[in-house]
Amino acid sequence: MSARKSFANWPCSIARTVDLLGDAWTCLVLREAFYGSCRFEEFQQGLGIARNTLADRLRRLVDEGLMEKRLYESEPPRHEYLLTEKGHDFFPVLAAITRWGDRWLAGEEGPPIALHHDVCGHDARPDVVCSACGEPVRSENTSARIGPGYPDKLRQRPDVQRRFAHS
Amino acid sequence: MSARKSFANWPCSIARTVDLLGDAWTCLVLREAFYGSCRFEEFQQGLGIARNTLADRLRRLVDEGLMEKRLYESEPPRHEYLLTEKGHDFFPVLAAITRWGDRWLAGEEGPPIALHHDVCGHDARPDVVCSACGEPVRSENTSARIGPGYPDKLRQRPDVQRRFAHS
DNA sequence: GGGCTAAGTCTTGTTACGCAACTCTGTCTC
DNA sequence: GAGACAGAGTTGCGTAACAAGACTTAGCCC
Repeated sequence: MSARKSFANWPCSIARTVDLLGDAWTCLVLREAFYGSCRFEEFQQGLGIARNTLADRLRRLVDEGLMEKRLYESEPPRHEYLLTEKGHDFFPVLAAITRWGDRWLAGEEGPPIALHHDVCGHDARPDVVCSACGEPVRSENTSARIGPGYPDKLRQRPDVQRRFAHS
Repeated sequence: MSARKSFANWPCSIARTVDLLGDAWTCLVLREAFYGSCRFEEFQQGLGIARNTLADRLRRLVDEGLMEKRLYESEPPRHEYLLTEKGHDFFPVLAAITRWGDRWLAGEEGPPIALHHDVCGHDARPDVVCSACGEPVRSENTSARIGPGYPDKLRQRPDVQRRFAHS
């Protein structure tokens, strides 16, 4: 048995999200979509991904509602894959990943790709900030607390109490 | 052959990053570390991860410089795994993932875990914003352009030119 | 009817995951 | 000093997911 354990029902948004996307190709397929790819062949050639793997990832993204498959020409039948709102909303995550990679994995030459922010005309280094005060969210100034969606049963357990003692 | 293709040398920070972390457990091990776990047994019990898988992920994170393994007691020898600066800097990525998961995967009850921003005292919904102007970074208002670290050889290729034509 | 393109499926290997059992080292207890 | 115990892994094994590339299907073009 080696079916990857499912995290979909864990009381943790990170676990639920990586359960969907916790696979390198899925993120890269989304990246391609943000770059403007929409057809199967475009994804395949842009990424060099195996065709069956690509078919599988697209299917998953469609199933999960991040993309939709549309027939844009019926004779001959041709499909395109478009990001839904849910899919578009994932872009900030990729932006945050880009920022980290630019800082820690780029060589001397600098980042390979620049994100240009059309709003202000600058190249953007995406910052992750608090919606309330606008200050950066950092591990040192942020703490995890039990939220409204945390299951009551788990809430009582001593190990959970201990872990979130500061709440 | 099924060794996952390596993206480490792609001219793309997303690809390089998911090459390191593009695996569900790795992200969750980091999450545990941000929650305060540092010992092997803590990670193992907190996640319910198989011990060999955990050993492998911790080794990888140490190899890649996101965590360091420290002996904090020599009789008997006891180790702890601590986040390095590189590791701490990954927190915003998890915060961005949390925000997405909170929005799209949480049920009626709301998010299972709340991120509390100690700076301002509010629960934070992490926003990803442009470092230059402070406005949110969204797929619609952001475009990818070739950056300084993009290899010259690739830059000339017609498909690359086409893809980044708007640059 | 031969070739072309788009969009996949099929076959075949390999690998990595998950589990449980085992090891190793050094304490603590009786 | 024999045995139980804890921390931190490693080993062995079966299965499921992954990757590569060949093959298929469907319809157009000439």
